[in-house]
Amino acid sequence: MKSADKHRKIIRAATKVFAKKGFFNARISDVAKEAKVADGTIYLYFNNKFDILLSVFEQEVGKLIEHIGQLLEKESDPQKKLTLFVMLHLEEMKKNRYLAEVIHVELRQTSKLVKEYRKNKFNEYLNIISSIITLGQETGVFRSDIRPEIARQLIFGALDEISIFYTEVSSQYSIEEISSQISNIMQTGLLA
Amino acid sequence: MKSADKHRKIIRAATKVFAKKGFFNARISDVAKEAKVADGTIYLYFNNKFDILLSVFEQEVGKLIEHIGQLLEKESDPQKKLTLFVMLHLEEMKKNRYLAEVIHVELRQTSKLVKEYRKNKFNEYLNIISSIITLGQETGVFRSDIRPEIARQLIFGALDEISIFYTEVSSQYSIEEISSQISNIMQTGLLA
Amino acid sequence: MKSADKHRKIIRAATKVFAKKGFFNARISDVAKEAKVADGTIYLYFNNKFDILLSVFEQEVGKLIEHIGQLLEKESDPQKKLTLFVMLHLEEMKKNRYLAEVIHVELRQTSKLVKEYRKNKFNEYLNIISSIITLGQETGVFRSDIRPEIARQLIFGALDEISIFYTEVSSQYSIEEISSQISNIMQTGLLA
Amino acid sequence: MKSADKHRKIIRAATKVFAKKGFFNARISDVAKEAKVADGTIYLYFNNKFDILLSVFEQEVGKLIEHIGQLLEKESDPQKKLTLFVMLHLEEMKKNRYLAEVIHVELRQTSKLVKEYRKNKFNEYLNIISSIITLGQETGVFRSDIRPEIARQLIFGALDEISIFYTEVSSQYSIEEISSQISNIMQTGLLA
DNA sequence: GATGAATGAGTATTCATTCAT
DNA sequence: AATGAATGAATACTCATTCAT
Repeated sequence: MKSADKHRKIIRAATKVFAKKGFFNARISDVAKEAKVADGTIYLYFNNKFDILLSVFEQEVGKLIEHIGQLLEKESDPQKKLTLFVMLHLEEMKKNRYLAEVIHVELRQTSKLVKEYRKNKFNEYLNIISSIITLGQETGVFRSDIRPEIARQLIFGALDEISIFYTEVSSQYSIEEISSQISNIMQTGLLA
Repeated sequence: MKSADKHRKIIRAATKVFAKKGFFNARISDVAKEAKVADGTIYLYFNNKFDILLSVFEQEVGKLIEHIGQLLEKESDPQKKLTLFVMLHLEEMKKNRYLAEVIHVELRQTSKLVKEYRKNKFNEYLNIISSIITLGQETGVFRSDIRPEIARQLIFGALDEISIFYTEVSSQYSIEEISSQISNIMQTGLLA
Repeated sequence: MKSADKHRKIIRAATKVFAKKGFFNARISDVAKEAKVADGTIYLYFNNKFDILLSVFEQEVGKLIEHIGQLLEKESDPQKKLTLFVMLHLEEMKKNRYLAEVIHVELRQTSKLVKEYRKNKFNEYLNIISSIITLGQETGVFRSDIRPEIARQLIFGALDEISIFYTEVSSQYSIEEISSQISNIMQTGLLA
Repeated sequence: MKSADKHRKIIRAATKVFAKKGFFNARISDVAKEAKVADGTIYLYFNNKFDILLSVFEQEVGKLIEHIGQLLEKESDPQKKLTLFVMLHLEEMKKNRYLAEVIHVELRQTSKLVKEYRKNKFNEYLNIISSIITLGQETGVFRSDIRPEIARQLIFGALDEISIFYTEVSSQYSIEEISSQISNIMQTGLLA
């Protein structure tokens, strides 16, 4: 039986290889070698190279949604919820640096190729953000003149850029400090 | 000059083709056809395919820096400077949608491949942002506990994500409204 | 016996699959599925893919030789014998259309690859024809200036081409009419 | 400019390679090497491997039709016309043995794959035969109870089989003798 | 300078065959 | 004996790059 275990192993290997070389520069044989399977084995689990990339998003972003979603439920205050989300996202990206790079680089490629995709799994992730904004607006904590979709896009863009920048200059700043700065800028602004 | 003219023509064509198909899916012959030159001609002006992409950044981002830099000089108030930068960036990205897409998608690929690159021409662009922050901190307008590099990255990430999102849902919001929302969030925060 | 039974089942399946897709386009897994066995099982009965094709000829042509040989024995007149052979060959090819196609298409491929092969089992079949010619010459019914080997090849070529053509336009002509026309041309000629 | 000369050179090479190894066993690089061009060059002239095979038929059979057609025009007697056709076909197949093998083996594969194909260029060739039969029937030389399409198929099958058999045992019989025997069987029959 | 035909290295994918269960 | 997941060799085709004209 084709094991779910091997499926995961290949996804994991692909995430690493795609992060290091980029999707287009990565060879199937690189992924196979990293996963310690034969080239042909990959095609027992995936239709083609691109399907592997889509599955990376599907599976890894799915796990993100579940994990972060659960932790956010415990918090009801919108302001604290947003601060928590920022913290969790950066934490997860730090833990899974390969995924961070694949999201940062390949997700954008992919979005172009599969216009609908981003509107599926990844959109679900982005909607965690907009729902926090909406909640805050409903409870009067956040300004009601801000468009949740714009804020969502803005926050994701900021976080994504930071998550890569952060890993590149990782020793300088603690994750708490960066999270705090981002939340501060977003919530109370830059003004003195 | 004839030569510089053709150089620009190829850059322009490449920007369009790379934006539409992505760097890896674009063929040299696509660029050649778009620029209305023979395939071989391209190699009289560029060393290889990747060199074209680097030149796109070099030239187009160079023009951005010059253009936006000049306009920013006329403004001395840091707060207004930042608001103006946000506005100008979005405006330019709207005018040159192909460049916006290439920056959004290919710049990230490229950054990985040429680690030093971003520290050159594009870094110069990003530093426009951090210098505004620093100026604001020096004049006491902006909080001094914000790291200019973090703010820079955050602002670019937000703007870049919005500039693509904006063009996808372009009819809904005016550029002024979006600019205003971004500046608001950044400067006075989300809080009511 | 269980084993010989499965051997036959695979041959039968292979004949059908090879006829439909052609030997090179057919996959072992196609044959396995058609025979309702696992891919690996096939290798318990055959050495490799090509061996299956050879076995198709070996077994199916063997059955032909036996069947047609027996019926021909009952007839002693060379002229009637030849007429009967034409009829029987077309009849068998009509009954087993898959075999007809495999002989028509794959036998020729195979003959090239295994030069000696045709001189074995299939040659035996062809020699049924030449022996009828020789008999006819000995009894003075057929002209003695005809080379039996040439006549043999000519008759097989004609029959084989007709047997495929026949199935493609099957509704138009009855098998008796076609047999009669062929025997007529061969024996009394086209002349009025 | 893509030269017609190189197109022909590749066709010629492919005919030889396909004849020797068979279409499926032949590699594009074999054809390229035989034609003394690079692998990629082949794709400047043909869409894919199969397209080369179709072009072989298209071009070589086209030449056959033209050549044989011209010579047949000079003869008006149906009986002599048929005898001449048999002779010319065998002569051409002897001259271009590679084509003979490709027709003998690959045409049958191909007919299966491209049902309509045979009804185009090759059908035109086969119709030379049936038109001779029809002519003979109209002038009362040939029996009117013979179906031209059946006779056509029969004659082609016979000739094709003989043309391969002939080259395999070439030293034994002269082409005139074989032609004469075939024409004899076809026209005056086997009967003494 | 300009061209575009020619090159050939590079790789995703297939599928006959094997072998642990 | 039977299975079917795993293997990895094999190859059609692409496309960046070159160079003779």
